[in-house]
Amino acid sequence: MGHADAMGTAPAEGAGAPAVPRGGGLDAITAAAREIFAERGYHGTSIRDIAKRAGLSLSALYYWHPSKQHLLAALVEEITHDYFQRCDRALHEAGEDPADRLRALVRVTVEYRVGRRIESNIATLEWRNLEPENRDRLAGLRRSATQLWADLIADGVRRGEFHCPHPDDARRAIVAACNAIAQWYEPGGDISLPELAERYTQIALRIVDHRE
Amino acid sequence: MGHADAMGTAPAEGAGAPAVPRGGGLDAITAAAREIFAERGYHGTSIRDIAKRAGLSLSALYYWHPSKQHLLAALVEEITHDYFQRCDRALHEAGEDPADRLRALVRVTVEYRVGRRIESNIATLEWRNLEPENRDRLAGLRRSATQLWADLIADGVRRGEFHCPHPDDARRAIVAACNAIAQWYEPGGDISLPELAERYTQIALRIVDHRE
Amino acid sequence: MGHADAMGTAPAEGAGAPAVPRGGGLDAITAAAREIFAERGYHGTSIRDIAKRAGLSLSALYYWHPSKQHLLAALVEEITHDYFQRCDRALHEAGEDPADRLRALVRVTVEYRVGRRIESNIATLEWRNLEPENRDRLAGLRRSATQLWADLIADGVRRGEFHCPHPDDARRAIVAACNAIAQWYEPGGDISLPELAERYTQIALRIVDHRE
Amino acid sequence: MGHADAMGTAPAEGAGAPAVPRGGGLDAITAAAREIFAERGYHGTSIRDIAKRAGLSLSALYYWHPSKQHLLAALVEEITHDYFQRCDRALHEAGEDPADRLRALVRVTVEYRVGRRIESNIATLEWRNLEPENRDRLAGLRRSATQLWADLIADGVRRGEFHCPHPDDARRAIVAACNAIAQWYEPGGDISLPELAERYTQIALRIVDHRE
DNA sequence: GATGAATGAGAGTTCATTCAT
DNA sequence: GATGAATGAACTCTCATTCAT
Repeated sequence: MGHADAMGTAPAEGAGAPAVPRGGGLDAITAAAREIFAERGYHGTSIRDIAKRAGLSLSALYYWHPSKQHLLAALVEEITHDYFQRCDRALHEAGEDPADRLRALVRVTVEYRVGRRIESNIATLEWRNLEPENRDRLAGLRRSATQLWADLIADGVRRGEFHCPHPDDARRAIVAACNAIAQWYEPGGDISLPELAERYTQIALRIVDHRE
Repeated sequence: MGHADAMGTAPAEGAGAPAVPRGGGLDAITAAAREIFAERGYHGTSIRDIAKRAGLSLSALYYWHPSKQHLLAALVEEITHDYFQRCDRALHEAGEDPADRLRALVRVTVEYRVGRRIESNIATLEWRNLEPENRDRLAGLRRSATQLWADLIADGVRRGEFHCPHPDDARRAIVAACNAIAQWYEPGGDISLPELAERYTQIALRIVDHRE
Repeated sequence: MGHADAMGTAPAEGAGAPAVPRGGGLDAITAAAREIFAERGYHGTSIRDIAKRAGLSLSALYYWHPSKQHLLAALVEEITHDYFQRCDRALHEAGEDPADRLRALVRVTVEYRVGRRIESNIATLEWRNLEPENRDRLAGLRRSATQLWADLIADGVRRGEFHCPHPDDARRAIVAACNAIAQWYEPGGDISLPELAERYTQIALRIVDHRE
Repeated sequence: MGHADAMGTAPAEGAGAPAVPRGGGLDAITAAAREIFAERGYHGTSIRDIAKRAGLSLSALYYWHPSKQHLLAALVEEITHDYFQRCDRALHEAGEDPADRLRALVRVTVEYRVGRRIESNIATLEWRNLEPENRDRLAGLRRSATQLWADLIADGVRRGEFHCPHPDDARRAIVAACNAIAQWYEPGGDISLPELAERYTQIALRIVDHRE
């Protein structure tokens, strides 16, 4: 592993810099893979394309990652971790109130789907292209994220603030709605991110039938 | 193009029907392609795999379809048409009332996502693997389906039955929630199809903030 | 398998025929592989070289053999079978007398090492490059051939015709001497095959200390 | 060339000594190369494997040897020299009598094939993977070793002690038998080295038809 | 005396596709 | 209505090797 940790924060590429982020092969590769996997999907992407966009030779890629699959796994891992941590943090900052917690979770999710739109699509669409070993390793994290939503909604129902008769379906509906943003949202659109978060917060609250 | 027409003859198999072919070569190919595209995605599928599962030779496949891309396009076309027609029919059978119309559209969509689960996932996930020519040809149909939802909701708002402040987001949320069913639903689960449709109808009505 | 059987008798290529035996890809591939594996060894041989010498495309090779390893295994299998059968036949034609039987076995072995010199070297040198699965499958045949020698010598000792105190070492020495022929023998040399067989027969009889 | 001389410093490890290095980098590399070349053959071995087993970086290897081929050549050279010198020394210690001289040569050869079994196999099997330049350089030494046998046997025949009608074939048979030991001998077997040498001495004397 | 990062060539293998039958 | 044999391009991956440090 080891390598996987090195990723995470995308390189802070200055304006006017070359198309490819400098500062070491690994970052360039990670960035290139992210873009091309998102554009064409895992199987539609050739490792040559990635190397080319990274401005490196084909073999340099293999210096950092032992296989194409490992490259995907590292990418998905980073994304999944990052999303989960943001959720966790947001919930800690939110208070006890279920509505506030739901607002926090929707907001962080919408922000992620917009701000890390490309990554979101990778984690969603390429999940099935992970080999079982990698998928299993990450499945726990995924389940944990799901559980955050589930616990929150259950709490709201218990307290009599939410009135949805089928919490699981409510949860799935909210999450699906938020996730879908990454598919239709065009960066540079005319709708601001806070505004978008607010709209989906309202939708989520309606889905759980929130009454104060 | 001649071949494209052949798709129309695809078996209108009822929900729960076996995915295995019974007719001639074309049906076998279509069925096999459907399964394997769904399992592994377009680029993850080799035309040899399809032929093998269809129990035919590789060349037989080329008798029916001039290319792998054409096979995908035929599949997606059939699915998109089928879904749109069911929507259209359902709306004609529903009355004028926006809530009734929304119920009808949700119901038909949920039923489709469950009954033609595999096909739904293909149409959703493999859309991006259509070559521009094919994508353009089908884009109109897709837009029409979207328009059905949009018109219906706009009408509900105009009549004062729906109170959602952002009809586009409501629409996207509803559609995303329904579509997601195809991803998590396990055939043979403990929840009946009518029940599922009813739940999502309620969710949709809450999303548009329906008040009678 | 299936394919493996098709090999065996080298194509009867007429004088003036093209360098590569015609009459189907499999024969051409087999012949080419035989030559190049013998020249450069398994790992020193590229599958492209084989295809080139066979006058076929690289992929044609994969139509007949699923892998390079399979090609080697098929080759070694044919050779091992062929040699064993010749030994078996020769022993059936020889009488009961151990010396006669030893003569027969030496003769057939010398003839094989000379007549199928290339093949002999492949079976000997590339044995270790067989994957365990293939090696195990053929190991029985190899042991059977060894056993032919062992039984014969044991019989000679029992009858008091051979007087070697260490039959296993005698056997190994004889076999090693015969096998080595394939390494130094130059086709078109000045020593006839029957003469060579006769010489090695005498050597073998001396090794087992034959006294009439 | 400078590097080539470094070989001379290879550890003169006694029989049964561990194959694992203790000294500096060069010894580690030499030991690792010896093992892996023997296991998988020259072309089957990657220079990375060698470095890894030596516990060194890939580049360290290039500090000591300018190429993979040079590494092989150094190995084969050391082995060939060592064997020849032992033969030469043994013959000097033996007297004038051809039978004694044959005994000495067989003994030293058997001891070498057993005590430096791995090296013996490398020198035998990887000879063909030497580039012409290296092969030519070592060919003389090989011929000299052959000549030791040839002279000895010719002398025995001349003196009327050996009665083999075809001295060349006798020589080849003896050498082949001795060399083969390296292939079947299992270290730690139940037969002692002196005993083995004695057996092969007897076989050799029978092959040349020694009569006192 | 040794390393980490990189490279270009080539490895075995699979791909979608074709064509004569 | 279908097949067996073949192809060329592309695939993922490994190779021996280099070079700045």
